[in-house]
Amino acid sequence: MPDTSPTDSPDTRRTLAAKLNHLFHTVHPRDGGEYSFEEVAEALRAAGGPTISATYIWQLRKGIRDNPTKRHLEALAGFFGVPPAYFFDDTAAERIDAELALLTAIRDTHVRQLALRAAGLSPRSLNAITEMIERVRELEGLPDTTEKS
Amino acid sequence: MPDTSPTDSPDTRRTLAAKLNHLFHTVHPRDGGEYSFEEVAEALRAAGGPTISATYIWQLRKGIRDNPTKRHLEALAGFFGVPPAYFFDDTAAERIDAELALLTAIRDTHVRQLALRAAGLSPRSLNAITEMIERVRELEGLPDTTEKS
DNA sequence: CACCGCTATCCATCCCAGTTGACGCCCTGG
DNA sequence: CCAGGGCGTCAACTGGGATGGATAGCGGTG
Repeated sequence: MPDTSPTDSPDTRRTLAAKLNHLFHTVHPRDGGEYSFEEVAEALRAAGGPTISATYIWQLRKGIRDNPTKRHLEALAGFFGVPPAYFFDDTAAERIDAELALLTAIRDTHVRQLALRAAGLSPRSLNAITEMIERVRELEGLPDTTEKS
Repeated sequence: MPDTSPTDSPDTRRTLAAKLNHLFHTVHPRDGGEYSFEEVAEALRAAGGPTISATYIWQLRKGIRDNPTKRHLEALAGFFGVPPAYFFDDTAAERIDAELALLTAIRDTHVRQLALRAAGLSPRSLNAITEMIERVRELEGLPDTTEKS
C-alpha cells in the first residue's frame, strides 16, 4: 500500500482562507487598494474559463467555505498568478519533493533498474540480497557504514 | 490585472481521468495487479481523512466526473503518494510520471536501503545482483515482464 | 440632508459533486 | 454446471458546493 500515513493533525496549518487572504493583501491592482470580490469575479468571467461568484469568493476568504472544486481552484490560482498547489497543504508536497530529490541522487541507471526489480520481493529476500550487496561492497573496498536514514 | 490569460492551453491537455488512470496502472500493491476501487476507498477510510466512495473513484477514472473538491484531490494524491499538483500542472505530472515507478518502489524502506547500498557498486556486480533478483522474483511467482513504458 | 454609487455581508435557492444501493459480469471451487 | 464472492458498472437520490438577489454600511456630491 502506498501512503496511508495518518493525515497530519488539524493543527494551525495555514488554512485556505488565510492563503486567499494573503493573496488579496499581496497582489493588488495598480493603485494601493485591494481587489474587490466583484472585480475578481468579473475578471474571471472575462477570462472565459470557469466563473466564480463574488459571494463565493468572499465565503472562501472568510473561511465559511473551504472545499472548492478543482476548476475553481484553477481559476483562482490563475487569476492571482500562483500555482494551484499553493492552496494545498505543503507538508505532504514537501515530503514527496524530498523523495523525488532522493531519486535524482540515484543517477546510475543500473541501480535504478535494480531497485525497480527488487520492488515487491518479500522482506526476507530483500534482506538476503541486501546482505549480499553488503558483502560485495566489502569485496570491492567500499565503505560499509550502515548509516540509518 | 494579474494573470487573466485563458486557463486552458491550446493543446490537448492530459485529462484528470488519464492521470488517475496512469496512477492506477503504475502504482500497484505487492502482487502485480492494480488496486481495486474498493481497496482505495477502504484505505482512505482507514487513513482517517476524508473518504471517497469507490463508485466515485470509478467515475473520476472514467472521466464521467472531472471536477472533484480540494479535499478529495488531497486524499487521492495522498494515497498514490504524489503531490496534489500532479493533478493540476501537466509539466510537473510528466516529471513525476518519469520517476513514478521508482518513486513507489523506493517507498519500501527495505528497497530503499537496498538501493542506497547498491549505489557505487561496479557495473558487473550490479548486473550479477540484478540477475539474482530476477531469479528470486521468479521463485516468488512475481511477473518477469519488464513493464512497458 | 437626500441621493447615488460601490462594496461587504447575509439569506434563500439551485444544481452538481458525491453517495447509496442494485445489477451484471467474470472468476473459482464444489 | 451451478452457487457464491468479488469487482466494475449503472441509475437514482442526497447534501453541500455554488449562485443570485437583497440588505446594510460608507464615502462622495450637489
